[in-house]
Amino acid sequence: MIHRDSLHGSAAAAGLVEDGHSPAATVLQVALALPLPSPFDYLPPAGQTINRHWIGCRVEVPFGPRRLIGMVVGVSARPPGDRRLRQALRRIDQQPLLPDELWHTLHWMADYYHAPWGEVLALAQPAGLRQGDTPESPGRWVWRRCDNADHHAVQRLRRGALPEQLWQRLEAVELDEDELDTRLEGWRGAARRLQALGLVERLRRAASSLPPPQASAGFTLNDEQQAAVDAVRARLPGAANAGFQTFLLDGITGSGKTEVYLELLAEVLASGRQAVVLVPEIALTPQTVRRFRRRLGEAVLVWHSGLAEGERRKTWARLAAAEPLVLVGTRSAVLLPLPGAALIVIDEEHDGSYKQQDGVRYSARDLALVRAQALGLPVLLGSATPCLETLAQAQRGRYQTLRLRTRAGGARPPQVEVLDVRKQTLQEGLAAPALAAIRRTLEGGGQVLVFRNRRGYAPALLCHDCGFVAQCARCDRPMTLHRAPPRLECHHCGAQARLPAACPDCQGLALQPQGIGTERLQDSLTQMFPQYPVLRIDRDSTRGKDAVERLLSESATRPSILVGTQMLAKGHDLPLLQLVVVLGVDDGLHSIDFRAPERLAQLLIQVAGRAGRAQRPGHVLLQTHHPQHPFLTGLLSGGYRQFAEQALAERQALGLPPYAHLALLRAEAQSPSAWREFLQQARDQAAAWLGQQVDASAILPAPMPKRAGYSRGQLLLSAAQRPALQALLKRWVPTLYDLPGVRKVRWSLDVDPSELG
DNA sequence: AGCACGCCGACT
DNA sequence: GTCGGCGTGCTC
Repeated sequence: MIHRDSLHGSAAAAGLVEDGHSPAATVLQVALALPLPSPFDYLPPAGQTINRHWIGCRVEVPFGPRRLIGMVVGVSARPPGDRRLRQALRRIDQQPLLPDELWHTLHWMADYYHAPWGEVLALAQPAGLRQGDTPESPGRWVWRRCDNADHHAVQRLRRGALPEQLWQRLEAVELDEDELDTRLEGWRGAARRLQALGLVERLRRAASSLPPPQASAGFTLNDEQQAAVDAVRARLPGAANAGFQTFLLDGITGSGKTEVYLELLAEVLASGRQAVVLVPEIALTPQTVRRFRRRLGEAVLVWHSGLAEGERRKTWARLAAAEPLVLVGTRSAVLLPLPGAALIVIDEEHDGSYKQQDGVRYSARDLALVRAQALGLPVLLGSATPCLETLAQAQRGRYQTLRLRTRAGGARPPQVEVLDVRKQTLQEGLAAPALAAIRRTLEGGGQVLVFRNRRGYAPALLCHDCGFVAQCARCDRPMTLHRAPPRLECHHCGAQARLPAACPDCQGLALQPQGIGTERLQDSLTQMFPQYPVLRIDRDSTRGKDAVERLLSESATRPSILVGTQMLAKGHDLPLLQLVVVLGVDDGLHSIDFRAPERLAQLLIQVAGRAGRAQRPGHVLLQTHHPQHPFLTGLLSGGYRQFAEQALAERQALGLPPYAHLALLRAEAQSPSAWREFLQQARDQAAAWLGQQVDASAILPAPMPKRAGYSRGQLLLSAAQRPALQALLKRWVPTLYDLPGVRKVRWSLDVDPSELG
């Protein structure tokens, strides 16, 4: 997690213009969306003169044989060196495309993640803008009757046909296109007809002023919630004590964090300002959006990777025009223009999906803090299981902690129990006491969740005669057996293969599924409990829109069994859920990644929290072969809090984050020798700067040494102080582009990696 | 990233 | 004899 000191340092480095006193700028510095470290210099288009107001504007430039759109990131007086410069083709914007604060944040981002500025700038623009389109002007299109409409033409319209219907609707009013979309299907063609006849016209109007949200919809906050709202409210723009402050809303599952958000968001809208709510990828369900809309009305917009380009542009333009809106979105929503922002919320702040895992590997959570600071706003991090970095900051007093300790509706916390399965006969992965508990719960009218974080039928296919395991040739990992339809699938690269009829090695017929996945659990539970519905919730069973909801509503009101992966760990209300059985806990106990215990603890707490949301207390069974494992005993006796304390102490002792700062250089290539060579050159390059302040690891294969046909390796840098690491990276990373071995590898730098894999 | 230039195999 | 494989080099 980034903290304030480092921000100030970097903000100072954001001097974009070469020198304010240069008499006459003649050169444009243009950032292009290319994996190249520095901007390119151009002369202005013919007959135009340059001044500082070009900065932030897009230009079209010749680039080799191509024409590209780039952004002017600086202007300078003289071309550096004696190279002959080419001329930019045209200036696209007359004023900066992005609001000031976003511009500076993106600059900070390029600086901090050591990514090409052009790539970072491209991330903040919808595709159309990247290709040079003019942004939609703020406002909306409306249609209305022409003043001088020809009445004969009107009379010739066929009665009841669409053009005539539209004509009637436009009597004495103008209608905006969004309204027409909902009210009259096929209106567009009709409007064109009428327009051609000179009867109606299309006009641009100022941005719609949305109806203000309903006053609190009858929900009363409890004391803790109210205290949280008050604390944040005191920092909102307009308040006496307004300004940047990070709040940690540390609320157990079911304690009503969302109500706190909604209360604050309603206020933000009422004051005519904007807010962003970041949610994890899987949390942005129709159910979530409906909940926000119910309370906040039409001013709620969404943002996620599945959005159509048209929607994207519209939303971008409305935000850029400072319309009062609440934006609920996933990771990339943190890069939207927010000129009227009053509040940023990050729900489930510990969630791994806030870290981008390719391209510019940014942390949306960290960027949200950077933006909040730049905008002078409060930022609210919500979680029942805050990540260790966050807890460390809270302990140091950098974040203000707001606690929610009561479950809404008087529900009691679930009872968690470790179920020792050593020497027990397992029936399809389930121990007898677990099966008995499932039966009891169903017979008592409750719902059961069997949690297993592996989709498919079985994690491997094994030959019982010779030990052969079906592997993915491109990843060297066992392929997962699926039954519907029958196939082998590699969960790392997506490769699929037919099921072999006999063992490819020994021709034997003893191939058998090894281990248990959700598909298999569903099969066997259906057989064991034929009188109850058994539903499966995982990526395979929930293709298509609203599928999760559809499945859940099928079983929500009756005794049933849910089998699922982490998709089920959050979001949905399951009022009948009384028992959670967790399988595969042991898998998580032995991972080599230093963050694995934290991830597992968070997952277990989240899953456990699904049980007993209503009146009856929930029950959680953790099946394990390691009942005495300190991780489990600790989590059980002291909860997440105590786990976190222990884990932080360990991290400190081992010199790991948040007590150290990491950067990971990854490289992959067809052959291991290529990445070894590249990483060795990179390491040599850094050698002079390594020592007391920054350490470099050995060059090692990645934890997953082969993936999708590529051999992979990595080099880890670590430093006790962030500035030391940053200083090294600043000098080092630009040299990597020119290493002799660079052409033979795909490489990337990950600052603050969330996984070392 | 693209795109050109540049040297070695199977085809009209 | 050519079309085309992708190695490598460059783009202000």
